[in-house]
Amino acid sequence: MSTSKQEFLEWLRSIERKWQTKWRESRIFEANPVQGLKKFYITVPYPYANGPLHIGHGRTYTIGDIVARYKRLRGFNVLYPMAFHITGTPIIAFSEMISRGDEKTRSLYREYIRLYIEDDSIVDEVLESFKNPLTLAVFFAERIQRDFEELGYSIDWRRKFHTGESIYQRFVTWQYYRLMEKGLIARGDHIVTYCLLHQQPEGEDDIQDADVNPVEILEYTAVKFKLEDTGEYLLASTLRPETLFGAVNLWVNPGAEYVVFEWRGEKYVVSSEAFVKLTYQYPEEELKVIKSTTGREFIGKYAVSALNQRLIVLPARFVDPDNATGIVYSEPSDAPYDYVALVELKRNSAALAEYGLEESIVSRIEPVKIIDVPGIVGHHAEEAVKRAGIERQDDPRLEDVTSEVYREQYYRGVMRVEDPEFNGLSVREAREKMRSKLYAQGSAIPFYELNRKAWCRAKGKIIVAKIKGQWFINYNLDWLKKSAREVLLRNELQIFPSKYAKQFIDVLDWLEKRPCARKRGIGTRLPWDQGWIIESLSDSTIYMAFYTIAHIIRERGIREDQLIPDVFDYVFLGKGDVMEVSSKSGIPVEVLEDMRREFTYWYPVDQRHTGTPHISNHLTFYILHHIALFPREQWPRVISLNETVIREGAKMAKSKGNVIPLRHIVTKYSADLFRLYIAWAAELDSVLDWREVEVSRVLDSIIRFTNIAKEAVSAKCSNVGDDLFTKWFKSKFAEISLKGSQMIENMEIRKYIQHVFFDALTLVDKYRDFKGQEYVCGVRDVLRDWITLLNPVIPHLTEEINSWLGYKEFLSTSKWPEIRVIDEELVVLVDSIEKIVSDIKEISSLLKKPASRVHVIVAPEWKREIARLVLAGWDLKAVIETMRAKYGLKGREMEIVDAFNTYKKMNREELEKIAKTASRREYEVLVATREYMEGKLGLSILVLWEEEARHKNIPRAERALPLKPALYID
RNA sequence: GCGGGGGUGCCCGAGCUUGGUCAAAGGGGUCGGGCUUAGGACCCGAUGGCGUAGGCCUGCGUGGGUUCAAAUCCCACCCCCCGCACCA
Repeated sequence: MSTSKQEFLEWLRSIERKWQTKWRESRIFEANPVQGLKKFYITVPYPYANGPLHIGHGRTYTIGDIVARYKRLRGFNVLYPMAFHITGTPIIAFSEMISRGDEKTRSLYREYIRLYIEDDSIVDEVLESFKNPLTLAVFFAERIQRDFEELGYSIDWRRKFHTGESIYQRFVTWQYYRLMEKGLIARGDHIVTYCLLHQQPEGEDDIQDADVNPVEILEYTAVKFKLEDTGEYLLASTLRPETLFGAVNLWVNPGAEYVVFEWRGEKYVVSSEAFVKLTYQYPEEELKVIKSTTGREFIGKYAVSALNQRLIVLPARFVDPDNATGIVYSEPSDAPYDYVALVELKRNSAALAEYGLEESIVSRIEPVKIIDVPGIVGHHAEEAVKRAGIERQDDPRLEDVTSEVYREQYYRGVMRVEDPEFNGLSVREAREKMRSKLYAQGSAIPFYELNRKAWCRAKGKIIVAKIKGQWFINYNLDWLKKSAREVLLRNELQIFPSKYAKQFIDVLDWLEKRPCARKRGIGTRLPWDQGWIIESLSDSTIYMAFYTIAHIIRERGIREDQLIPDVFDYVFLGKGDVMEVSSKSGIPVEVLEDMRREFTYWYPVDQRHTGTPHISNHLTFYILHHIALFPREQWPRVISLNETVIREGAKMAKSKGNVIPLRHIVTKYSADLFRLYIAWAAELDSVLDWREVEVSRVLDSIIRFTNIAKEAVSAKCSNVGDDLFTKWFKSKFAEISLKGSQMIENMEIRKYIQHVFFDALTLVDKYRDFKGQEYVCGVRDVLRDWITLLNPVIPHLTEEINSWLGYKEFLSTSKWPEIRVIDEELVVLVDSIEKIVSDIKEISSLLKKPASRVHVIVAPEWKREIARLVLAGWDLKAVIETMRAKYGLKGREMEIVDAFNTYKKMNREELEKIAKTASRREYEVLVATREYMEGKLGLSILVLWEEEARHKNIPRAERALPLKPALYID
C-alpha cells in the first residue's frame, strides 16, 4: 500500500477514535423508553467468548449496526444491546487444555492474547489465569466489547451481561419451569458420542479433527449365531442385514482378543473392545464376563444363523476387533472384503493347515447370489474386485470398491431370494425389513459404532454410548408448530432475504426432540434435576427479554436470590400482584413496575439479525420458545440473515491460518473501511469474499469521497447556481437518494450502498465533466444529505464531515434527508446526451473521410404528440386525422404513419420517457450541452429544428425523433 | 440419501421473482490518451465479431421445449457449494 494511503488510513483511524469517544461521552446510544415515541428493538446473537472474533462475525454485527443506525435516523428510538455467551463446553475444554499443558492450545491462546496485549511478559501471566475458565471468558468478553466499540457499533452497553452470571441463570431457571409447565420437557434414552477418558458425552467441538473429518454414528445390526458346541452366540455385526440370505461363513480375527460374557440369560462372544462398548450402550444392564480368549479358539467351529444356515468360522485379518463387534458374517457375493478374503484363504494351504481346516470344506464355499443389479451378471463383489485388480484383503482400495458396490446396490439392487417375504424387494426396503424382523424375534441387537476411529482433544477414545434419562425439549407439539408455521406463512414474522422463509418451514417439519441438558459445562442447572446443566443453545432462546431489564437489576442492586420466578412472571407476562411479588422477592414495587414498563416498551423484538447457519437451530428455537412462553403480540417480527465470509476465495479456518481477527480491522485497516466493504461486497444472501485488492479499491473510493467533501466544504460559493447542469445534478442526486432509501428499507444493503456511495461518486464525476471546477458548489448543496445517507455505513467519516460543515449536533442522531423534487424531464433529456455522443462517435468512426461538423436535428413537437397518442392507445386513422388538423400536416400523412409505426415498435418505458419531455426543452438542453459535446467529440456542433434543416436541405433531417435527434456529419 | 443454494463475458460479480429497454450494471485486469520529473493516485476512451450513418450477427453450464420474443419461464442432464442435530 502506498504511503499516502497509509497516511489516510491513520487519519481515518484517528477520527474514528475521536468520534467513538464523543459518542460514548454523550451516551447517545443508551436507549430509554420514551412513551409515545416509536421504538425499534434490534438484536444480534451474543458472541461466544472463547476467543477473539473474526471478520465473519464482524459481518453480522456490522449489518445489525447499519440497520440500528438507519432506523435511528428514521426517527425510531432504537435499542441495540449486546451480551456475551459463555455457557457450554468449549470454554471449559480450552481452559482444561491450557491447564494440562497442551502446547497447541497454549500457543494458540498466546497468539489470541497478543492481539490485545503487546507486553510479552504479561502474555504468559494472562495465559496462566485462563486455567480458570471464567477468567478466560471474561477476558475475551471484555476484548470483544472493545473491538465492537472500535468498529463504531451503536450499542447500549449498560445492558450487557454474560450467561455465567447468577442473575442470568435465575432468568433461565424461570424459563425452564415455564417450559415444563407447558409440556415441552421430555425424558428418554439418547445415543451420543462419548469419551472414555472423561467419561462424558463429547461432541464435535471436543473431538479431534471432527470439523474437517466429521464423526457419524452408525447403527450396525449385531446378528446372533449360535455355536453348535457351546451354545454361545457369536455376535456378527453388519450394516447390511439384508445380505444375511447370502451368508456362507463367519469371520473372526484369529489374533484378536475376544470375550465370552453372560447377558440376559445367554452367553455371547464379541471382541474385547466391543464388550466395553456394549456396556456403555446398555448401561442399565448387567454384562458378566466369563472368560477372555483369542479369535483362534473359534476357528473351524460351526454356528447356526437366524435363517438356520450352518456356517463355519474362518480366520480373516481384515476383521477389526475395534470396529463394531469384531465378528462379521461373510457374504462374498456382494461384499468385496468377504470375496477377497475367501479367495485368499482358499489359495493359502499353509494357513488352512495352521488352523486345522479341511481344504475340501473351504474350497466348497462359494458366493450365493441374492441381489440383482441391472448390468451385473455374475457376483457384484467379484466383478468390482477384478475390475480394480485387487487380490489382498489389506488392499486399501477395498474401501472405495465397497462403498461403490454398496451405493449401487442401495439404489438399484433388487432381492432375489427364496423367501417370498423378501423376494423382489429393493435392497433399501429389504434392509429395513430384515433389521426390524431380526430385532423383533430376538435374533439381533442394535450395536452403535462410529464411521471412523475418533479421539478427543486429550487423546481419550471416543465411542458410542447410550444416555439414560436424557432431558429433551420436545418441539413436536401441534399447537407449537402450527403457530410457528402460521406466523411464517402469514408474514407476521418476516424473513429477509425472503428466500430463506422456506428453510424455516422445512426445519419446523424436521425438528422433533432436542436434548437440552448435559452433565458438564458452564451453565444453569436444571431446576428439578440438579445433576444436569442446561445446554448452551437451549439457554439462549428468549434472552432478548433479559436485555430490557438487565441494567435495572444492576443499577438497583437486585440480588440473584430476589429474582424468583414470580418476578419474571410479573415483568414478562404481567402475571400476579405487584405488591405480593414485591413482598415475596423483596424488590420494591416501583422497581418491578419499572422493569415491567421497560419490557413492554421494547418488546417484541422488531428485528433479529444473524448468519444463515442459525436457521436450523438457534433461530428456530428463538421462534418456538417465544411462541411457547409469550403472548402473540410479543412474538418476533423480523428475522434477517446474512451468509458467511470467505477470504480470497477460500474458507477461513484456524487450520489454514487465514483467519482475519476483528482486532486487525481496527489496527491495520479502519472501521469505516471495513463497514463499507462489508456493506458493498455482497448482498446478504451471498457469500462475501474478503479480497485485498478489492478492499484497496474501496479505500481509494473513500479517499476520493473525502477529497470531494473537503473541496466542497472549503469552496467559496456565492450561489449554488440554478443552471441546467446543476438542476440536473440535484435531480439525479434526489433520484439516487430515493432509490437508495427504498433499498435499505428492504434490507438490500449492497444495492443501497452501490447507489448512494458508488453511483453517487460517478454522478459527481459526470457533473464535473459537464460543469467544470464549479461543480464543488453543487456538491456542497447536497453534501449534508449525502453524508446522512451514508452515515449508517460509515458513521465516523460522515460525522467528521458533518463537523466540517459546522454542525454542532451529531449526525448519527439527526434525521434522514427529505427527498427533494426531481425534474424528471431534465433527467431524461440530459441522460440522453450520452447516447447522442456515442452515436456520433460510432458514425464518425465508420466514415472514411475525417468529420468536421455535426448537425443535430431536433424533432418537432407533433412527433412527440404522436408518441403520446400511441401511448394512450389511439389507432392510426384517428392519429392521422387529429395531427393533420392540429399541425397542418396535409400532404405529409406518410410521415405521420412512419412515426406511428416507429412508436408502435417501442416499448412502453421508452415511450413514457418521450412523453415526459417537451421538444422546446429538448432543443434548449442540446444547445446548452453543445459545448460539452464538442469537447467530448472534437467536432463542432450545430443544433437546429427539423423544419429548419429541411429548408436548408440537410440530408437525413426527416429522421429526427424525440430524444433521438437526426444526425448529419460532414 | 434428505433439505437448501448456485453455474453469466479474460477474472470477480449484478441481472433472473414481474420474458422484450441485455452485448448484458459495478469492480478488476488489459490496451490507448490526459495529468505528472517518475511511480502511485486521479480523469477520459477502448475492451465478442462484422459494418463507409446510429445497424446486423453470435452469445449468459449442456440439450430440448413454450413464445412474435428467453440469461430471464418449463423439462431433462452434467457440475459445484452448504446444512443434516444436541455443537457453539
